[in-house]
Amino acid sequence: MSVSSPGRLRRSRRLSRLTIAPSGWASSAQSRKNSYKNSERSRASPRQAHRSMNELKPRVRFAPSPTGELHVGGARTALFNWLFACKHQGAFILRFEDTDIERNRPELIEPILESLRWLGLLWDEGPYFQSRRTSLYREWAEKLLKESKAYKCYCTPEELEEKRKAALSTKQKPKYDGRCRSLTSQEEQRFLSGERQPALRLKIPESGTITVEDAIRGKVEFDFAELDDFIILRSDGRPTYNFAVVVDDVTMGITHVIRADEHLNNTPKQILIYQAFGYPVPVFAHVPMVLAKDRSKLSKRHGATAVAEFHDRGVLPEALVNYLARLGWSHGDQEIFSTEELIANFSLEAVHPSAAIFDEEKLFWVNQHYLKTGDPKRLGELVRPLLVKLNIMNEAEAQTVLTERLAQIVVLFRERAKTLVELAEPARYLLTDNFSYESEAVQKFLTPEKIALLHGLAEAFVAVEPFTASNLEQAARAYLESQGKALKEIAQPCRVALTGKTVGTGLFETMELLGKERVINRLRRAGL
RNA sequence: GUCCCCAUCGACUAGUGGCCUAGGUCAUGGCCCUUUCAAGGCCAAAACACGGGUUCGAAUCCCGUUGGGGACGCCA
Repeated sequence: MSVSSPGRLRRSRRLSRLTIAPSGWASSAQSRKNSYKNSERSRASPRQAHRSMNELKPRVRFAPSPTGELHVGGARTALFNWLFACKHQGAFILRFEDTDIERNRPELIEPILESLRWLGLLWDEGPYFQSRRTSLYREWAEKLLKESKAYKCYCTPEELEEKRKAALSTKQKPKYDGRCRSLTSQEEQRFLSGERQPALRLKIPESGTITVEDAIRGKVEFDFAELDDFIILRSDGRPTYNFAVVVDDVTMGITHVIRADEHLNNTPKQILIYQAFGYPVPVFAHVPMVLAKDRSKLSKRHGATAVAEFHDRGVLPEALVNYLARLGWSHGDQEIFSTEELIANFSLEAVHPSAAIFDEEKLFWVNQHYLKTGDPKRLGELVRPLLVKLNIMNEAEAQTVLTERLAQIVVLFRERAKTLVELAEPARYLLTDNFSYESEAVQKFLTPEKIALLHGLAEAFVAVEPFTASNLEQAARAYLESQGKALKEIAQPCRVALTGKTVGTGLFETMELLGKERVINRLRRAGL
């Protein structure tokens, strides 16, 4: 299916849509192939050809350009596509828009694949690469040339650039003047014998309007006067973006084009290409942009923008998915959605049409929610690699920590952690002696009088067996009573002696997790 | 400059002509709980951009203004 001639496809379009329809979400989920190395060879299996007409399932695609990272805006577009496909048991296709050959490099592609996988946005087909389909585009473009729907343009980029500048300087809309649209055969001969390689331009109607039916925005009308005969094939034979998109969407049987708002202006051009080939247009849905706090386009200068960065900062994939879904989409007053709920309730009509600002605060709140409700063992295992990354212990040491122990830390600390990183940090004083004391805290709480009490407390704990929070509390209260002191008076000094900090979980829970040896040692050492 | 999109609390949004004295969530402030910090509970402050219509009635429909965003490439 990756190479079909226009004619062949035209005759069998309906059939070809059927033959590539997936066998349904549940079953295709198991057979997802995420290795892009083999994907160009993948074909629909013959048994899938037996679908009946009314069982037509939607086919959507996510088509990023390989930039080396998946942007949160792109991730949301991918998510909306994926949710739509899941909801309607359709197919979610991944395709890289790399007609610009420079961009076809594994190091620019692999990180995007990785982020999609991490988010759980697995694709049913692809990834496809435009750079590997150039002969297909050429074939399709030549068909338009033969039918006089396109023509050769010999203008050089320099000439065109000059005209564009001239137009802009006189405050005109820069448009191609159609110079090569009707060359005489003599002129054509002259160019043919010359050095210039022609580009191919699409002939567009002189007047009239074209209406885009958008699932999110309704009807949007464009005047042909706003458009010009745009290039579909560059002089070096590579297709331009708008042309490749349409050829791909047609050959891949895409039924719903769900993409970012910035493409709305390209849509009339693309519709013109559909019309030139005589194909029906898919449903378009232009999702609003994701903006930074200052309402400008989200970019590096605004801090973290890539999915991978949030992963590194200790954000859970389900939290990012939940947050991104709620950014521009809603279902009543509900804030927390499981993946199943997202799929069940998603609809393009419920996508809010205005641009949304990416708010890290709320993302972290959602993240904490999943931290608080997630399975402690699973979360504990996610913390393990962070022990090394945060320099708490070395690789070998990190491997020896029991899952149960990590799970305990998770349970104890997740109510005061917004990220996995924050969850891992207390492991420093819990699991090792390699931590520092906050000097301000030491100064304030470890006074001679308190230190004496802590030393006494240490000895009182020697007999505590088993070393549990409740036993410890009992022992501590008994000892303090004998000294005529209240727990309140030594709680903070004790915490500082044990953890180096003034904040943390319940004192006795902390002790239990620290273990008898560490507690007694640290109390005896207090003030030294 | 031209074209296109958008417009409810600081942020995400609910709202589809009367249920709105505009609801929820994040963030903010206060109180409670408390061995600290959180978490949790309660409360508060906080918005229909503006101007015209249409209508008995408008956040909701229409027009304009303003503001924000996007596009105008042999980039994608």
